[in-house]
Amino acid sequence: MTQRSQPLYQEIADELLDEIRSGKLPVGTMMPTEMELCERFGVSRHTIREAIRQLGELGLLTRQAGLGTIVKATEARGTYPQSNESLDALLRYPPETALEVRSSEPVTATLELAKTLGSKVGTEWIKISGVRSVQGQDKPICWTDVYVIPEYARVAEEIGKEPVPVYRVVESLFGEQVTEVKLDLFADGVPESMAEAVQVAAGTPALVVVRRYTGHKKRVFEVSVSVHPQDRFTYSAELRRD
Amino acid sequence: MTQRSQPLYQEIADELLDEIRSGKLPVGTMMPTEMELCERFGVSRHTIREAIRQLGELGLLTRQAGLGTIVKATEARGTYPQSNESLDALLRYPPETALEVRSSEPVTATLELAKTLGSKVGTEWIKISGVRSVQGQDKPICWTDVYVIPEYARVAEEIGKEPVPVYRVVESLFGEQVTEVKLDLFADGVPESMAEAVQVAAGTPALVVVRRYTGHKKRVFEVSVSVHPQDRFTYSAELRRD
DNA sequence: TAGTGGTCTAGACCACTTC
DNA sequence: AAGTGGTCTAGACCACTAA
Repeated sequence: MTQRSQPLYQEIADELLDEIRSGKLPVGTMMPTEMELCERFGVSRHTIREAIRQLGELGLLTRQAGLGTIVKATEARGTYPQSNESLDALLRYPPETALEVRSSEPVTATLELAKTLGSKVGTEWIKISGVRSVQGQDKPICWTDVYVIPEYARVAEEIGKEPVPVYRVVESLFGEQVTEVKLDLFADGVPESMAEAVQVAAGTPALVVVRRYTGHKKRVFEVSVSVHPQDRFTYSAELRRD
Repeated sequence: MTQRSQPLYQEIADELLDEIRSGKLPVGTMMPTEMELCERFGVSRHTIREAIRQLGELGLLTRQAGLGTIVKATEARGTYPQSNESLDALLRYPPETALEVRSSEPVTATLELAKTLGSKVGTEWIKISGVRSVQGQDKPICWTDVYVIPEYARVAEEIGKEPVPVYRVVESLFGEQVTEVKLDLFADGVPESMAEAVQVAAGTPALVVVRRYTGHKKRVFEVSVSVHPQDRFTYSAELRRD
């Protein structure tokens, strides 16, 4: 018996995913039946179903009793964790937005900040502020405050060089890996302090997007707070049930 | 053996959800263990795990081996656009809020309305307006304009009787079935016309949520536009990569 | 050490689709 | 009638947590 660092169904899901991505199981075709997969992998039906469920949750498959399982898409994460496509899809930023850093400084979480960040009062953070713009547009789409843990302070010097999200920079610089992103969206007025930078009057309605990035060991290593003035940004999501 | 119209694990999930929402299983407390639930409902562990999985997909629970299951929330968090399963769960367990209907009338789509609804100019819709409230709270969480196709006009008389979303009423009245939901979220000021009803000053920042429901034959049968004044509502979403 | 949830097996019956 | 996925049972062993 080979040693396993992950569940059997996960390994099977990975293997099936490879076959879908490589075109061995093309989009639009039928997957092997559960019984065929049971025999092929030498496991019970329950294990196969769990593996298939994993792929189903990614939206790669649709299933119907009496009919079978159909491959619907190839968009997926690989065995080696570097595909952030699904996260990028969630974040919905056009790929060519750039963050122009205005300031960078250490801060200590007050009660209010701690509440926003989901951390404890007194926690140390590096606060990096700036405006994010789409190339070719005069007005920025948002003011962003990015909070990272102190050991990642160096990102401040690196972001802005490339038009990619900050968490991407953290991932590549420090080998951090995003395992979870939590989003909160709500309305607020544009604060006086940001008004000039985003070229609107203070108090103008704004969409505030808070993103909490969780990495190894359930540690939140980055939180970003983006304030989008009215008419600059719409968050879109799409949910299917086939 | 009693006749079942739905799977056992669904019925169990329904019952557990009731207990969470009613406060019988308060947020922050431990759920009964799997074995306890097995004995209580007289089913196998697999069935209990399937029921608990349903609630977990709504973000109501967190689980940890060796520790137990903790109740985290009474209402489903927002959705993330990756999972078919969670759309099912969300459509199955919508948030419990009641709509108090203020008006109901046929309208013809102007250019602006057509843009919002994603329909053509001149299309006929039934517009149902009202305020939506959570039981026990004094101020409503939003003003909502619901647009349904003319043949579903009758929903106007039925909604408000039960604390369920409008699409639910449409589903049960007309046998329509939601296959896809598109969401748009953006910021705007509260219009003069709604200010009094939602008890804020006109121009107050608000989160606007537009939901487009697609049913059979890719037909959009309902669009809802909800205007949530500042501090009344936060949209949450979550994406995991395990 | 006892108990939890996580994984896995080896069966079974069902509603549904296709032939 | 045969085969599919959907549901369900009754076991088992594991890693992890808490006392």
